[in-house]
Amino acid sequence: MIKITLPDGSIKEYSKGITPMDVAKSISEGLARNVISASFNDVTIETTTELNTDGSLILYTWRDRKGKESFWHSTSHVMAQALEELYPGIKLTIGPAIQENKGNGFYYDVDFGDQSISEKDFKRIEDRMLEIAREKHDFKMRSISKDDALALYKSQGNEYKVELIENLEDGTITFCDHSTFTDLCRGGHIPNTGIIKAVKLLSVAGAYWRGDENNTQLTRVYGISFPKQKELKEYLDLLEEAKKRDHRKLGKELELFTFSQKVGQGLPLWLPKGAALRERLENFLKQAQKKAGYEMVVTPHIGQKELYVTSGHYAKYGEDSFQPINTPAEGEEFLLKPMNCPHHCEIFNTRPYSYRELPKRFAEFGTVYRYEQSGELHGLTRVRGFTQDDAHIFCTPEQLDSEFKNVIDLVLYVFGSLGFENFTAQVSIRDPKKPEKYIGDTKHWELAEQAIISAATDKGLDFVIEEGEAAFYGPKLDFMVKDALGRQWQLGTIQVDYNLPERFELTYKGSDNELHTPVMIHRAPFGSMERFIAILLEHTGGNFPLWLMPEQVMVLSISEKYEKYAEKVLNLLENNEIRALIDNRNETVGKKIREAEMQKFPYMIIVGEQEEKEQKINVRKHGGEDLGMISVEEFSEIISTEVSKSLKTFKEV
RNA sequence: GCCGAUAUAGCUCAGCUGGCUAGAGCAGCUGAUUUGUAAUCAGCAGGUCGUGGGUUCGAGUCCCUCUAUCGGCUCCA
Repeated sequence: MIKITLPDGSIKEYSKGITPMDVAKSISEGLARNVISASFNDVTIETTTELNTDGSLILYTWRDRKGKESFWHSTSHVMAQALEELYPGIKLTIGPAIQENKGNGFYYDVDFGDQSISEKDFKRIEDRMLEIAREKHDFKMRSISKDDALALYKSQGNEYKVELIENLEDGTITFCDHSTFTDLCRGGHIPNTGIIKAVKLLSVAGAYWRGDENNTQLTRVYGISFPKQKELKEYLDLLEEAKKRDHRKLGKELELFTFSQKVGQGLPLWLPKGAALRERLENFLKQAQKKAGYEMVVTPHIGQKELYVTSGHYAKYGEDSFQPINTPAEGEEFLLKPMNCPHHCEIFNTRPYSYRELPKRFAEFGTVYRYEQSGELHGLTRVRGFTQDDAHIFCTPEQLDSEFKNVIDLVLYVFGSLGFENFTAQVSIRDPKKPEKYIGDTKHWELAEQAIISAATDKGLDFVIEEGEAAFYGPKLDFMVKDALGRQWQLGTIQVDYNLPERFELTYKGSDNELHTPVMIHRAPFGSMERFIAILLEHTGGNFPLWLMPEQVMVLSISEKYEKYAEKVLNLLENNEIRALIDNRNETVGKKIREAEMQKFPYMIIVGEQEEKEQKINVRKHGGEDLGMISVEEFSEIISTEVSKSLKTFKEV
């Protein structure tokens, strides 16, 4: 007998060789019908895997992410079978479910050789997949010796599978069979193909073998599947909904920004309304930064090549960035600034400092230019010219911890005020296996990484550590937020840097009367104005917090007769510091309201006969809530409480 | 940069296998209408069909170049 621990903590005894499916049956018929996958001692197994030792068992259904992953992974086997039938001679590589933090569904990376596939072919592949599904083939795992496995794939000329198998240990290799199809596979399948009821292929893309751009590029086919047709429809509807919150669409509708083929890719043009929005965000941060002891500086958009040779940016990015700007003078070269730090280092360098004067905090909304690969550009989230809400703090090593924590507070204040609650804190450290990617000595790196981890821990941040994600000059604490489609973007960032101060020979006089090198913190709570506004748009759908709206209220008169009164209301609102816009055009009220809704004014005020008589206003909130007839004073009260609710004040530092 | 797709009026789109002066809705303009919570009526105007080239008697439609955009991969100071 073996002891099986279930997720609720209960322990049951079963005879050796029992399968997860049997366990499910012993619990309830309903569970047995729905269980599609299982894990035993944290290893994903089949529902038919025989259990021979004590251990803890979790049964998964479609409701569990793990269940979905088995479902999708199994579907990728079915797709692989369909592809092999329809495109004889292709070479299969890997076909996993998509990782939870990256989305839903599955993909298969395939070497199509001379053949090609495009979206036009999806229909017949889907049809074949559904046919296979309906035949209800069981997924069966079997062990195979390394030699036999290699022999099989060598005979097929599939160098990818051969490479995979060569990296596996003999005795651990398994194949999965269903129908006429066999694939090298670690396991984690649903019982049979029959429960796959709905399949949709989504896109084809290029993907490098093993994620290395020096390798062959394979064709990746993305798809999704569901146990019910209805769920597929709901999923596709969800994608449609997400498209409505796409910042590129909203940016166009709300007239915030645009791009021009003539100006060039990745170079956003900010329209008046977008510029006004940016200004509000900038003022908001400037105010908080002033309280936190920052001083604004301004630096030019270009700098001598030598500046970036000193900082190390030239050696690292020189080839892959905008090329030097030459002048009529012989040998003179300037670069568009890709970062503000070198300039700020030179600002620090203008005069000697005493330790008593530190920290120095220089802030600038600095526009930088980076030559991003053309295929990487994406709306406002990845551009070639953007404005960082940058600042650099120069402090003593003793001050580092408290300064770092203050910056965390600032970032959390910014995120809190704009309603970003679902962010991930990520400590990005260096990849110890690739020292050539980083500058500076190991000791400094260790100090910097330690400083970040301990500050984040003390602050109670729930963070993940990502190796290899550090900047070349230092580790970072990044704040990641998802867009409408669930893609993660880095917004706020705080970086600790021992290297640039050394390279720029920055010093301060310590209490020991000796010169010391300060530590530098790079930080940007928004990250960049462009990306921040993009994500803000996708999160709010354009319904910004009240204090961010260029105009918080649209005043509509139901007819010309009441225009005078509408103007009076407008004046009253302005006296109460409420930003309002009036619309007296001769259109029907319904049409005006529709327009105001489109422009996403948080409040609409409608005035007519009744309102004028009672000297009140009819207030309607965006989305339809009717606040009825109230006075302008009552309305200002509502607005001010709403603003103070979303915009807490930043604590005195 | 790579793989796949897309580019028609200010916006959203139609234009099938190449064939009359390229269409619609919304927005715009003109006039009428004066209306209480998402669409009042009539008329007008608006397009080198992303760019350059080619095939053809004939190209929005087929082929190539370039540019830009979208979905991914790689990259992301």
